[in-house]
Amino acid sequence: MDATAPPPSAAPAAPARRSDATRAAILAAARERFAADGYDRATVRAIAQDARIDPAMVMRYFGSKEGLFAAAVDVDLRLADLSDVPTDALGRTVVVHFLGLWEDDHLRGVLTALLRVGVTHPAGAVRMQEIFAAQVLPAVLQAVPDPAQAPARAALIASQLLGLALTRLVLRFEPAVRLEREEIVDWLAPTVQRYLTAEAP
Amino acid sequence: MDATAPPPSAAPAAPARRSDATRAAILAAARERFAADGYDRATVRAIAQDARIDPAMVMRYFGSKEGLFAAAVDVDLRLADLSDVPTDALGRTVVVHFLGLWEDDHLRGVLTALLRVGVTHPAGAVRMQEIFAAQVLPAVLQAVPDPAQAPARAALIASQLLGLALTRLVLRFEPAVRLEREEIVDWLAPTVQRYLTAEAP
DNA sequence: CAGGCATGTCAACGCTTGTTGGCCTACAGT
DNA sequence: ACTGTAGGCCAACAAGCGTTGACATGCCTG
Repeated sequence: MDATAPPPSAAPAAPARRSDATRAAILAAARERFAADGYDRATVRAIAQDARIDPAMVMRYFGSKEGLFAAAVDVDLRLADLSDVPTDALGRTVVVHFLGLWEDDHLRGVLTALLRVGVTHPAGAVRMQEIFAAQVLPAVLQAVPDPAQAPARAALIASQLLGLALTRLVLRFEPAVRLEREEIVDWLAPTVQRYLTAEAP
Repeated sequence: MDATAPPPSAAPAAPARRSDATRAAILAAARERFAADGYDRATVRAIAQDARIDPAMVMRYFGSKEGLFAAAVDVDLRLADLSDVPTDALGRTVVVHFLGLWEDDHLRGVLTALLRVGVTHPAGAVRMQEIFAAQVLPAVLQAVPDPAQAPARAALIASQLLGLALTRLVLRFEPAVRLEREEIVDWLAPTVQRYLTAEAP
């Protein structure tokens, strides 16, 4: 929490220290390891080795392993623009956007790490709750007529999209892995569309 | 794998040893710990303490921590009878059955443990793949006209149902936790129904 | 009653983990 | 050119892990 690192977006005039490259290397290695192994198996030593630095540097820059995790999974889902999407295209738009997130290398690492850690480590679950509340919920609020129903609808959408990521990218169920991108869109878009626009049952 | 424990259903005449109570206590404690903490944080020592025995007993009865996990997550989803369900009631039947699984204390523990461990530990992911292939897929095959489409449809259903379990029981997204049982059925049944019976897109 | 096997305890092992403090190096400001 | 400081490495720590083997206890069979 008292990380020596400057917040990526807070300080307007970044001091541009000499150690920025090292810090970035640590963060990249950490994301990869957390995504591949989860919180406990992603050891500080392994991350340090990947980044070709000493484990002590991790502590110097991020205070602790938890601090490193918090810094590594700062993510922006870029879900701002649902208000000017045609109502009957909402489902498809959301699914396509979501699949797009997993194709960006950086985001893919962050999201997989979040999914893996969120399931095992309390801090990870809290982080996912925060992202849901701060990014997913507001976006759904833009697209839904009755604000009171937005949380439930957002949760249903999250359950389907995270469930897909889970079976396809983490558990690697073979049929889920085989699905083509367009197939996924065609199957899931109506589901999300219904969760967004159908009358509450 | 060479666990001293008798397979629960293999030997027809169970010897009924004196240590069965201990073994059961260990298994129960293990399921609880694996479900609550995941594979790595569920230590053999903690499980032994919960079961009020010595950690060495775990090794004696189950060979290793991995052996204990394998024995603890032996699960039967009881999904055999989809062939005589009316076609247009399939979705609702599946969702209701799935929600019922989570209300049995034993199954709830096993399933949560599987979900938590499957995400972090390779052995857990393999186990979930096995269960999917051996239990979910055959059941879906009974309910679907074209067998070639069954795997993809089964994977989609698994993604939605596991996604719900994930957001509700593991990540504990607040709106997902708040959903009533009937609401879940009403929202998810049409989704599952479509994944089962809708024409492939 | 004696022996043997199942049951259980205890203490210790080797290893890995996160974390710490001391020390070296090299660049920047005067 | 000299010095302060930021960047980086090394060795070590205490704690916790899974696992092991030797030893105690009690039950059942002969």
